[in-house]
Amino acid sequence: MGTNGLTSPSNSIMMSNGEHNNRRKVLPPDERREMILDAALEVFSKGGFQDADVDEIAQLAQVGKGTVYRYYPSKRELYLAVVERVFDHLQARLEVIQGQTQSPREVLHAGVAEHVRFFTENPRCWRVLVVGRLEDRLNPCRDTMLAHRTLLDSLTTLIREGIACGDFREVDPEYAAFALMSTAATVVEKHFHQDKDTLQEDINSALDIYMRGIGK
Amino acid sequence: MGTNGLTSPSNSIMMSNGEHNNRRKVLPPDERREMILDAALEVFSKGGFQDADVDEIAQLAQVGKGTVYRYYPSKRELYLAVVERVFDHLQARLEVIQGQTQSPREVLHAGVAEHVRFFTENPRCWRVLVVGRLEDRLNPCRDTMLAHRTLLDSLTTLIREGIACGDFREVDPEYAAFALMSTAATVVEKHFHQDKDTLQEDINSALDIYMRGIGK
Amino acid sequence: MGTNGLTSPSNSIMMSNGEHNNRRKVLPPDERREMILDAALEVFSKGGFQDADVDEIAQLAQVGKGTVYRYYPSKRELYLAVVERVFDHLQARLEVIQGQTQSPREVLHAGVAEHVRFFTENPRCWRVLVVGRLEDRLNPCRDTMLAHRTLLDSLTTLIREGIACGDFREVDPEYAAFALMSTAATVVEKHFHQDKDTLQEDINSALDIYMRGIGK
Amino acid sequence: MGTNGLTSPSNSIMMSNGEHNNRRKVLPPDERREMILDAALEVFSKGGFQDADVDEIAQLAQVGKGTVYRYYPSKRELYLAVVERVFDHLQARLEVIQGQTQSPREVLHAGVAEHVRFFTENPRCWRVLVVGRLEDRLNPCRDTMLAHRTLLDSLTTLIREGIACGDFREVDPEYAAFALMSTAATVVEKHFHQDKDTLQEDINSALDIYMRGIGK
DNA sequence: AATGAATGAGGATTCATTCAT
DNA sequence: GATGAATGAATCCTCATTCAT
Repeated sequence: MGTNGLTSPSNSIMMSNGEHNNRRKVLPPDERREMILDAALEVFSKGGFQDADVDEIAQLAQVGKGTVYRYYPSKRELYLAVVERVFDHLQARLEVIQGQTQSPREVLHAGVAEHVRFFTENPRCWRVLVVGRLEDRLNPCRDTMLAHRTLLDSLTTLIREGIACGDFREVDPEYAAFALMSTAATVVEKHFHQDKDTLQEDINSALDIYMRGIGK
Repeated sequence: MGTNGLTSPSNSIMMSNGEHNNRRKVLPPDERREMILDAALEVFSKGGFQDADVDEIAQLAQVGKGTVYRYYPSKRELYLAVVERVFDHLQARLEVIQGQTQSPREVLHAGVAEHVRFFTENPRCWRVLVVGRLEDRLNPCRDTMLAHRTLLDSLTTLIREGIACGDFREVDPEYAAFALMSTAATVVEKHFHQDKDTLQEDINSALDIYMRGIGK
Repeated sequence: MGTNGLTSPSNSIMMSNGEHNNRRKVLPPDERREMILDAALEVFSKGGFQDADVDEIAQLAQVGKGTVYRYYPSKRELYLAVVERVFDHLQARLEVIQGQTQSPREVLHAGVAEHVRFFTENPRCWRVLVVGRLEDRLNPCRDTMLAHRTLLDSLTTLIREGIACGDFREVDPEYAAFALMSTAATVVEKHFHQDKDTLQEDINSALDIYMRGIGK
Repeated sequence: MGTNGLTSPSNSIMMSNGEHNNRRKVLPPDERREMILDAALEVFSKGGFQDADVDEIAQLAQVGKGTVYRYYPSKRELYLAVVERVFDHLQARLEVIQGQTQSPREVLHAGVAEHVRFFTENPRCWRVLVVGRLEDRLNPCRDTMLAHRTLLDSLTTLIREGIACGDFREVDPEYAAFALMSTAATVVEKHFHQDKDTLQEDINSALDIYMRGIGK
């Protein structure tokens, strides 16, 4: 966590050593790249791709605008990098789940819960992905799609396994996967649109319906 | 249908009589307004609000750019008018259903089917709404939101009735409505992303899961 | 007065006969032209030539925009017509003076007083002329200039006579005329920029200095 | 002088070295700002604020349009900066006078002469100020007004002193100041509208009348 | 390598003028 | 003759990208 800027705000904003901080910073390239990605996540998540201002990203990342372009050839590439990173983080958390639990039904349940938790903990990630999916729909054949597909595919596989082992009914696995993603999305959205925090209940309630729907 | 430009592309693009077509056209205002809305639907559906170019809309509508502004005070208002019109058409088709059928379960089933059919028949409508809903998520408190809420509310009511009359289990009606919208969306999306046309099966398959999920 | 719209607001706004007034009015062309000029004076005086909106003029004149163009070939011509009309009215009032009094000194005094009175009574006239003179300065060789010159010439002649008959010193008549115009303008400006009404005193005070300056 | 672009037209329009001139220029920011101000003075002086085209200013300044906006946030701000600069230059020249001479009568005389000389030497300055003052009259409460007031106030003070020390009669100082400004303006105008150069005579002739008018 | 000033294509909006009714 | 809807040239401003330092 910490340095990935996903669950904690970037801490590189404060630099407390005695030097003037308007002197050109000497940072390892990776750290720079990270700061840019963090800033980009923040800015893209506010108003989507079009609204985002490269200037603002640069300022937030505390680098020159030219530097942004040294690391990413265009605003769009930067955007895709942000989306990709979010997916990577999500995937990482899901893989932990997948490694720990046994039955497909349990994996599914835990996976969705983790998925929902990840996004409710990182609203900015949710927002870039919302946009990302939008852009996919409007201009399909985008790289973003790839990430979605990956996620979807592993879900499909999982459900297929669930059917095989008798956990689930004979539903269309691909469709069921799609529906599960929707279900998760629905919970996240609900969470952001309401005042009181009933996250766990919502997850249970949603999965209750879903599981009953595909369960035997 | 036909002239409303929703299910059939505007056929006024071709004008085969021998007259010059850069002469000022004389059309009834309603027809003009319609052409503008059609063109706007087309253009907005391609790349969302920001990407759309008023010039392109005007050209497609075969009117001067100034004319667009005579009918709608700004690009944004035009956009909202497009979204509103799409919702009106959808609502109209749903009301027909609602008037015809009896039990909440039947209404729900038929309504979702109609919903899905409407959007798969009118991909551009789907696309503007996708954008609309996503723009809402990024900048909430938009008028678009209102239309969504209306739809959602009537669904919620319907489900509440279904619970009352014993059609459905004691689920959270609001959440169930949300989930149903997601389910429908999922089917539409699936339809656009795959090659073979299995629309009716998909609807059935989706509703099967959903109904089982909330059914008794 | 009355119908010229200079000292009294146009009274054609109210039409009290029993007919619907959204029926196309049948007015003698002269009256129409007058209404347009009145409206134009009002609108041009508010923000100058550039700021004025032909639409607004048409609306105020209660005619269609096309009608404005039937009477005046362009916005600019309309503007010049307005300026010209103001000058005509001014000239008319000055000629009355000139016909009544005897000595150049007296004519001058009375003329300036009348000049000042005319503009303080008709602020909109003052404002179009202010603009008119501006435009002259920026784009000389304008027709407006002609009106100014006419006024100036008669002043010059008057002063020349005054010198001849011993009323005034041997000053440069043309310059003295120019200076008198400035003096008058100064008083008008002062009147519009201050609260209390000391018009007559101001006229006297200004002429006192001026007369002393050119007097023997 | 020289480089301030006030008394000599910018000579950077011609660049005779062999390099391509559509390559990005590297100039000290101050010089750039100066070129923009110079170009703006030129363009604004031609047709006033409204007529001026930012594109034209940019071209004349040999910078990109965006560069203009980097230095001044809007066309209006640029305009005000131009007006302000003109006033600053005028004030600077007047302060030299004020420091050198003794009696109010002498200061007045020398000041007006300098004032007139400044503007006859810098016709474009005169023209922007003419516009500025007139725009003030049409839309008062503008910043430009401030500069005028400053000038007027110091004149008023001066005349008050002149009265106190017996140089002038007991005239209304504020009015006398106003009148002096008009007088000076009159001379400048006359200079621009006539062929032969009789500037010094005109100044003398004008001040002769004015001084006699307010003198004892 | 990092910077940020410079650039100019692009886009929303206005409004004088035209012209079919 | 009168009308006002239609038009599109004109214009301000933004912002992704480049490049000299």
